[in-house]
Amino acid sequence: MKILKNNIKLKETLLSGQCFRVTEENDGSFTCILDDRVINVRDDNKYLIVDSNNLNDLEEKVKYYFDLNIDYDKFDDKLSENEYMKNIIKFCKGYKVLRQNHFETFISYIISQNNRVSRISASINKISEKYGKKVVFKDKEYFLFPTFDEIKDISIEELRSFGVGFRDKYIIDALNYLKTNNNFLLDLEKQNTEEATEILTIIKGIGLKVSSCILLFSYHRFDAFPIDTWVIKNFSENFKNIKADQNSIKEFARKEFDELSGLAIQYMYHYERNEKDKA
DNA sequence: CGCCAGGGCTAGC
DNA sequence: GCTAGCCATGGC
Repeated sequence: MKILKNNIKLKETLLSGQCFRVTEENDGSFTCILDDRVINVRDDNKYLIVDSNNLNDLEEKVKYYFDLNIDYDKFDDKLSENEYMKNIIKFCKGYKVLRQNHFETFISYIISQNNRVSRISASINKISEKYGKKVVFKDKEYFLFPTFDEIKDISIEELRSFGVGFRDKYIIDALNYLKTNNNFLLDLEKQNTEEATEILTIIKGIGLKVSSCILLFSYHRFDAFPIDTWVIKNFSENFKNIKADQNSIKEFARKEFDELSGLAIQYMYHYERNEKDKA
């Protein structure tokens, strides 16, 4: 299936550390495990060429996941009012914020703390292989990320065997929270970012960074932004008049980029991690 | 071997 | 309110 790609840079977006269940194939295409299916997607000039084990609403699904229904140009224009952003936005054109499954993102980013992408993916894959639904696509087996009901009674020992380390107890705490607050993840959609952050951080193992990632990469909150070592480094180099700590950066971003502060910080992260490495 | 990974919790000031 | 030390694990 051909889908107008609306400017997306597929590879940059998929390999930016937003999602953990993507493989780059030898032919340059990508295989991604979305919440309810497996897709293979390839960048072809003006189009994305997409195939899947499940063709129902595929176009709609893909456009939603890759955020192709939204015009980023108007965001970029607004952010370009800031001199620094203006300079990096050329590099960031085509970077999209994915719309990932709530539950999967929630658990995945708990695992992400003080961890690295390859290990995060390995743990998520093991959990999925054991508890998720099997899907066959192009003669290969894949496993969807389990639903809450499929892993709600997982033991701490088994989690540990999947390599999540000290985060095992955090996942248990998160699952317990969901048991007593069934609609919690759905309700977050109705809350503003500040309220949602307050609730998410009740859960042990979820702090500001992890909650921001959940809200940005699954709830599409452009006013939620993860501040990590890369962003702090970028700030200390490029905004020397701003103190490079969580609170100061947050305050500055709010004031300067308002409701787009999350996208701005994400661009910064993307630029800092990728463009600079090439030099 | 020691270091670090898109952090967060806890204890001790 | 702030910060140092700690937390599992494995790749380098």
